[in-house]
Amino acid sequence: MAEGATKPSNFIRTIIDEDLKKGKNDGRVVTRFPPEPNGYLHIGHAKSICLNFGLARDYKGKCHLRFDDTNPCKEDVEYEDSIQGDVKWLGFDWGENFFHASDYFLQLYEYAVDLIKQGKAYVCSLSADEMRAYRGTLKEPGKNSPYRDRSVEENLDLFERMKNGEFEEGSHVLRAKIDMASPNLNMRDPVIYRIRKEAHHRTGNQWVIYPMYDYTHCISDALERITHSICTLEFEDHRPLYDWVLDQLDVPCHPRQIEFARLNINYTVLSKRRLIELVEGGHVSGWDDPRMPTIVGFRRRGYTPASIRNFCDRVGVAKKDSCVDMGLLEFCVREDLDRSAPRAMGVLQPLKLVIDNYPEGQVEEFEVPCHPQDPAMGTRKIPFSREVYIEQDDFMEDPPKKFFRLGPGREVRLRYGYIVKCVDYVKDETTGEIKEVHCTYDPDTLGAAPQDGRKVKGIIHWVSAAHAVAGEVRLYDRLFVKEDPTGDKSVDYKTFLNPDSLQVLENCQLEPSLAGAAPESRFQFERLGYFCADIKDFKPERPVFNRTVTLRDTWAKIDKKDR
RNA sequence: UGGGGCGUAGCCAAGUGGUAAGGCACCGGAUUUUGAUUCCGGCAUUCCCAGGUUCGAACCCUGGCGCCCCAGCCA
Repeated sequence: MAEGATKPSNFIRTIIDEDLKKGKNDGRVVTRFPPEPNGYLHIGHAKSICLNFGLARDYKGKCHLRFDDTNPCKEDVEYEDSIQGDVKWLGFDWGENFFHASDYFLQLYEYAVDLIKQGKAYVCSLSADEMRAYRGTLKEPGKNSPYRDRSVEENLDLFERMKNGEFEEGSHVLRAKIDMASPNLNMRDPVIYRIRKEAHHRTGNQWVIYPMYDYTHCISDALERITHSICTLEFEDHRPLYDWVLDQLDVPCHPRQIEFARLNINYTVLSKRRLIELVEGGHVSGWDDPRMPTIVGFRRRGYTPASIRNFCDRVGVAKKDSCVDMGLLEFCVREDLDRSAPRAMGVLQPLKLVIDNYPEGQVEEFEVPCHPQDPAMGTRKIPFSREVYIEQDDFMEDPPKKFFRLGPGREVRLRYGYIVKCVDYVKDETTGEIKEVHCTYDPDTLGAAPQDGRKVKGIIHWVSAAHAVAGEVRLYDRLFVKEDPTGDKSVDYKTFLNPDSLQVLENCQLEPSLAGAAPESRFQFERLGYFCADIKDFKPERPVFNRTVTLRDTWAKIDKKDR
């Protein structure tokens, strides 16, 4: 839980508290995170992970990791590896409790035989199209399948032959015999087994029939003695089926399914289907593109596990459809990085500043703190000389009164260095570009206020030109320009992709210590934001940093307001 | 009335009959060699609407309205 935050209270904890009070489940609390290994995890999954593992932690229970691998057509080990890596990176540990729904294929099969023997399941030989027609509609009841009354013996024989591979895909399915007139479509004799002649990534060619989600999930939960099976709202309609299956069978226990609202965040999309589309359509560089709301994307962007956990704690758990402000996520990273990231100076858009009265060839070394509030982070040395780079934005030819950086005749402090005064500047008259700024420095102002008591409010960052390391910095902005890119179903959400979501700056000037940064290490570049050494592309001879998030920028706000 | 769910501030969200927590955002103000951080202060006379019950209602009742989900041999 976040420092200072109130004790989490939500309807799921209330339910668990009540169950505990009633003595249910012998006081155990066991949850599970059940991803299908068919894609990468995104921040919506992080909410579920934090919820399930968080509950297990707080109630001294367990949280299982179980791959819901019942569809061999879509699943792969590649995804299993990335999912496990993501959950661990987020800081959670399933210990011994690592499972696969495919571990239960044999038991699931035996339970299905049991259902058939009880006359509660039958082999249906309708085609997919016919079955759809028989299902009825939202307002009209369905019709019984002509195969609904096959004898137990025939069903047993047919189901075994399905298992033995005697039939083609699509020719038969096993259905639960419930109620074709149910107003809940999930109860209209749902399919529980289908034929798929495809190798499964774990069981190979051992099976040609595969159980469906509704049938598999509840039994898997029961076999693992899960107490609270937490899923998202769209499964609420499936709960009667979840309960029905367990009620028919001799299973170890009957877990309680609880549904909560999935996470939505503005200016992005959070559905597996759309994320795949962005990757395959080349709109981003991959699943780990720092603009992606995937766990690997956030990681590469520079987000910390703690910041994502805090975010998930802060958004809460409820049943209301909601859309969380991206600003909250940004707040959470800044909060974490502010205390954990060492400071450094880097100039993104360099402008040369020459100190006319500083001795040519002289070099000083300033020993400066790595963190202004945390002495334990130590100090580092930064070289200073006659020519330095400053940010283009920190000089204005004709600055407004509220701008307290550099301008003709104005004074500013070079962070951790001297106060300099602008005496001249060089401008390309054809392009209007400022080529160079000339200053004089006040030698008495190193680590001290001016003798005469004059106030110099502005402080700017800089890097010694002769010692700077050139590097690449990637600036990221929101992926979509629209708050709710999928809100209007008649317009393709990709229409709202932000064309400026990535800006690559190839000629940044960084303080020398940054060349020694470890890939994936994070820094605050003073006055700019938090930056992370790219895990793939960073090289000491060519540093590459990704901007995680900017610092809060009050000036930008004032400036915008005044225009 | 096909069924299931949900409506508390700009965005999240507690609250479960005793007089609206908290966070983000926003607006002040203090400190600051990062226009950062930190710190203080402000920010719902009212809980989708309308009636009703009650000494007392966001919570209970009735009737509306609005939004989301469901017709895969996906999960």
